[in-house]
Amino acid sequence: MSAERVPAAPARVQQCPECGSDRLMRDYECAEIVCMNCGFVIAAKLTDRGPEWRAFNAEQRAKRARVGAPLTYTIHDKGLSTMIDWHDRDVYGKRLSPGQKAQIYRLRKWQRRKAQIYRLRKWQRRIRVSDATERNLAFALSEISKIANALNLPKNILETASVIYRRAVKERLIRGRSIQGVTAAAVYVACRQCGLARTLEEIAQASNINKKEVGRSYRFLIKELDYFIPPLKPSQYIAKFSNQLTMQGKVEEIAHKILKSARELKLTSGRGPTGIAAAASYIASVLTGERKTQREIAEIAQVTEVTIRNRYKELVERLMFEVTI
DNA sequence: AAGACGAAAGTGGTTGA
DNA sequence: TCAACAACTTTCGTCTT
Repeated sequence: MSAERVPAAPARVQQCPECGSDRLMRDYECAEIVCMNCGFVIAAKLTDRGPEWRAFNAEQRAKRARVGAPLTYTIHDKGLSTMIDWHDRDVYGKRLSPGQKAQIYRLRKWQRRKAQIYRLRKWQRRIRVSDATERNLAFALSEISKIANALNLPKNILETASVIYRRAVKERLIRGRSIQGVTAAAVYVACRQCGLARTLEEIAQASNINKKEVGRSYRFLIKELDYFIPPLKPSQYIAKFSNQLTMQGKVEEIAHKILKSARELKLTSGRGPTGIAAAASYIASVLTGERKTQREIAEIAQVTEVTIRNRYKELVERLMFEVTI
């Protein structure tokens, strides 16, 4: 053995040093002892008794799982013992002597006790697992409300996102992914489902997770949960931009008109909806004299001025004369 | 001087072999 | 898995108001 010293967990913690409560819980998933009363983490680095492998999908699980209960060193025979037959006869069918009978009786009694311990352990394990998932769920749901609050999202989005997350948990999709990544993705799915124009970027910012990660989790979620989500229409962005630019209803109305003609002329397909919406908003602002700079709109729409210019050029060339003010 | 314009090169994601 | 591709971004110089 190496001489490396691992800060050992206190051998037998009985009370929480923080609040004195004796309601402690061992969480093998996180390798911690946690006070159920105040949440104080008393000791880290417990030994994990779960399998030493991780499986990320059913195929891997099937490949890695081994048949039978795992070998354990806490039972004298490593769990490989055989139960003794209940007939009072030996292997040749001869009756046993009273001495042998007594010995077997003691053995049976001991085996019953052992079975009892097994059952207890099984229940302990079950309770521990459901506890851990419950705590994870609670954490995830609080993350979802955090994001929703940061973005000022309406309550129905919060509800939808929670339902999506619960589904993901039920389908065992969280394993091997970060809870925060999936919660952010769930919020994004909820927004898209409800037709709310929120970009991945915004969600990523509100949740402190990079856009790539959120996007990956998002694609994973909609694939595994069989969601069909149509791409957001540019018109869904118009209202948002108008609000943020504090433009009047008239401007918004014209922007919608421009979009409608653009759709009819098939100028919208293949283009990013934000770019088109931004360009339409820009044109509308110019037409009404309530001029906004390209830079202002670009910043809000989160596209570059160049993109707005390109879309704007296309739009003006093709449909300028069709829009009646 | 700020804003608009446009060319050119670079980036990240999608698609089809 | 990889190359081709379109959309978009970045950067920068020039023109317009």
